[in-house]
Amino acid sequence: MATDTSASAPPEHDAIRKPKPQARTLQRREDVLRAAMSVFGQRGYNKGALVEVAEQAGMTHAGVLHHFGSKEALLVAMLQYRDGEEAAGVPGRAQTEGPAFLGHMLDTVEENTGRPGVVQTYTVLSAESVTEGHPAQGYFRDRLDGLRDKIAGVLAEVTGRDADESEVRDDASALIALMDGLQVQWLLDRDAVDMPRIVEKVMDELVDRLTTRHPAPPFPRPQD
Amino acid sequence: MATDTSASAPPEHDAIRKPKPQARTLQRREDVLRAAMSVFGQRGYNKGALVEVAEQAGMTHAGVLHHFGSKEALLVAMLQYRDGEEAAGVPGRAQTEGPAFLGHMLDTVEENTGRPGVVQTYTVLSAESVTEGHPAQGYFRDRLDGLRDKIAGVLAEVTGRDADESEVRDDASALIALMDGLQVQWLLDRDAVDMPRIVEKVMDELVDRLTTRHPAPPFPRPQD
DNA sequence: TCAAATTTACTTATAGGTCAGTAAGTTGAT
DNA sequence: ATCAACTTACTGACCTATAAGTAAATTTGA
Repeated sequence: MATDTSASAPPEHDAIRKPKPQARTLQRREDVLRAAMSVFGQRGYNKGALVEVAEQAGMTHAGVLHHFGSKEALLVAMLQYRDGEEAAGVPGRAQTEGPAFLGHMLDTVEENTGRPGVVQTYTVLSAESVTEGHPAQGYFRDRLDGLRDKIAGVLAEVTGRDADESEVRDDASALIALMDGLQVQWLLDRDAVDMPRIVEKVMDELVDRLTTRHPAPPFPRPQD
Repeated sequence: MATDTSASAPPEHDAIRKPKPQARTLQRREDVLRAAMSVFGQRGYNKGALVEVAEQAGMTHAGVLHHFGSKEALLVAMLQYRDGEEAAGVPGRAQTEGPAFLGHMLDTVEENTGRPGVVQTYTVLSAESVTEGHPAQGYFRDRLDGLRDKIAGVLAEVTGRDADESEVRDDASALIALMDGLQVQWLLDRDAVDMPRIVEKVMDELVDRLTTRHPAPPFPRPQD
């Protein structure tokens, strides 16, 4: 929250050569954030201890508190950092357009297969966030909401439907749910599910169905 | 509040009375288990405190420990109790056959809409269980595995396919993932998703596809 | 030398588990 | 039927970790 970074204006020549105190600080903060991802991912937020985060970042837990103020603030910072990192990972980044976005999602699923830590961080924290007064509740609510909008939009664009159609929105929700749900199964048993294969197939079917049965849903819904 | 046990003097020589003191004990244990479901559901296992469980069951935390030995054992007992309860809720119960099972699943989704507590208990604990050394890990692994088998079997039966086909198994995994994933979204925002509607539609599509394209998958997979 | 970074040393909570004791049964021999 | 011997179901007090947060001292770097 409070961007207490009242620090001086960042010197534009902050090359890698001269590690100014603040340049170095940024690196340390990042170390802490990475450590937080690892610890909160492996243990969850509640059980994850600041001492362990600190250790992995090479300092004491008081040092971590110095940088982030509180455990809660650290979690929030970590979540934002993770978003930024994810966005930065993609070349075209930002808002990938149309079908490319679906492809990008699939790529992510494939990549995730090689980094259970990241998957676990997301899975554990998102589920934990539904508990009473969890600090990440707003974050995940917003994230899911935004993702749903985004996917519905892309789906509409790809299939020539309207993003407001309940069928399209339902499919967006379903796609997100599928990916999240698969992660839990996969984390509990890596060999039990082939995430990329399943997601790809579902995406194909879904786009196909939406495209083929163009204007209206195929069956009348008695209840509604 | 505590020792109201002295109240109704149990008629010792009155025929079909519960012979053992365990009759009452069983009830108390059940109280504790229900309390555990509520507390662990709302706070998760790690943050859920024994004192709170105890309070809700009308005893002290030492009393809870007397019955269950440890917090971990309590969780395991709770999970088993939950299974038993769920099974008991269904009349025909045990192994519902064929298409009836899919209907039963859908009914459950519909019922769940009215009891967020139960949904939350499952959602939070299953995700939490993927963390290092979590006591419920085995439980959820087994549960998901069994459910996958069951659904694959039912799907095979309904559509005339083989339960060993990877497509059928994938669909079983996907269906479970869908339901679990939707729960997270729903718990974070009740109005964001209509769980029963989505699950019903997906089930329909899924059965339809599996039935229509009978023997073999429709398209050759270039990469594999 | 000044300020930020970081440590050391505490404080304050919380929480699981142990333990001795007690009240209310239960059982068995007389 | 009664009473001693024993068991069960607890409670209250206590112990021990663990963990977050704070304050003051110390180091480090420009």
